[in-house]
Amino acid sequence: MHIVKQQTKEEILTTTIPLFAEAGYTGVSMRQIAQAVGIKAASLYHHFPDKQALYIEALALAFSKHAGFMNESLNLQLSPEQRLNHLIHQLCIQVRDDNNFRRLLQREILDGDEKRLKILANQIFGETFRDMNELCRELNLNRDPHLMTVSIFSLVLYHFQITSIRPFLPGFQPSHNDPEVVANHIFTLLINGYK
Amino acid sequence: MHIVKQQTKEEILTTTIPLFAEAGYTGVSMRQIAQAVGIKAASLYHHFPDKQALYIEALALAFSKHAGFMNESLNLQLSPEQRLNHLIHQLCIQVRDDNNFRRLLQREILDGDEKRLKILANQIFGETFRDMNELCRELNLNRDPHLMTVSIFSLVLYHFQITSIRPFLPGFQPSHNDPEVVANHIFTLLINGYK
DNA sequence: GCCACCCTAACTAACGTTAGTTATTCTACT
DNA sequence: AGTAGAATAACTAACGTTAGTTAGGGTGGC
Repeated sequence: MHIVKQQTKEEILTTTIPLFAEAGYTGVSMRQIAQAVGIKAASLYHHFPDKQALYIEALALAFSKHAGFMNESLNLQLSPEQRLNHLIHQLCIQVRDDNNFRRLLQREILDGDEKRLKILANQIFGETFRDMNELCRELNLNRDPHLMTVSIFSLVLYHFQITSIRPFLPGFQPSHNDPEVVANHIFTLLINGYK
Repeated sequence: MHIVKQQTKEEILTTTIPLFAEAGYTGVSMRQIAQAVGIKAASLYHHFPDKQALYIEALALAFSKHAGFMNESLNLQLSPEQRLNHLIHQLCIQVRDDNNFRRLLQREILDGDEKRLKILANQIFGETFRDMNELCRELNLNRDPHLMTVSIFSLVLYHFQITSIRPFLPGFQPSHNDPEVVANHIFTLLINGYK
């Protein structure tokens, strides 16, 4: 049996994810990756044909954990509003906690070519996005579901994506980094508007 | 008089902005910049001490145009709600039209060091953010103005920042790229909630 | 004649990648 | 069961290229 001797390969990927998240594709060299793993740069080519392949596999691994990250919320036996509330809370927690996911996503949106963006849209967000469209339809018929879904994602993701600069903006308070506080703000905003 | 002698320097900067916006700091070489301008790489060092200085000056120029980009809306003689509406429309149009601004902002949020982020927060967004906090206070006393301001920015900026991937998400329609359509969606969402 | 401007040429460092080698582990046949 | 041979995984050394940067020389306008 050839179960899998790919222990090193996985270690390379998990080690590489935070590096790419931090500095981006061109900002990380094969030698840096190798050093972080504890081997020489040339040895990386035993596991991956080239840098791009390594990057893409690292991406896939980093994103895969979030593939169905809210289906749980959406399939609960609750009212649509309660499901929305649960989902926003979950999303806030997950997005806040996974720096790598957040940064890699942002980098892909900036630099990803059409092929990679399609994979991201279909395999990672596709199902969730569709479910959220459905939820939006259940909540209200007069609003474009796509725009609503984008808005919900925007409110959560952007808030945490600008975590690095928010402390310097007027009115900042440490509680604004608390997923609970943010989620409540967003949910009530969606329900009532700013009133 | 040595008033306008810096014609080439400005040309370098304006030529460089879209390059950095497209490929990022490490993604653009001095030779590429030089070629785009029409000179040799070495000549760039007559105008800038090093690549970093060139980048920072290009950033400053790209952002400066948006420094007070909505004070107009905020100082109009209208009701708070009408001012908000006007502001969202203006913001949508500007953000949609200036690819470079959008991308450079996203890159700075990802890669900017504390010093650069502070400059961005204070000199570019500071005044506007403060005014928006004020507007939020006028609209409603029970909601955290900082969170509200962040949410408004999120709804507009994120929508257009993910323009590259939105076409691949379920329910997309070309009209979702129309600033007018998006602005109306966001404004009514803020006013009424999803209802 | 100076000074702003651009050039050619070159440097060092780092890049991604390949070649060739060695030790270790797995597999298979007698 | 023991051993030949393949596969695995790491290494050193070096490839050709490109990066940012520097030195020094030429030219045209005040």
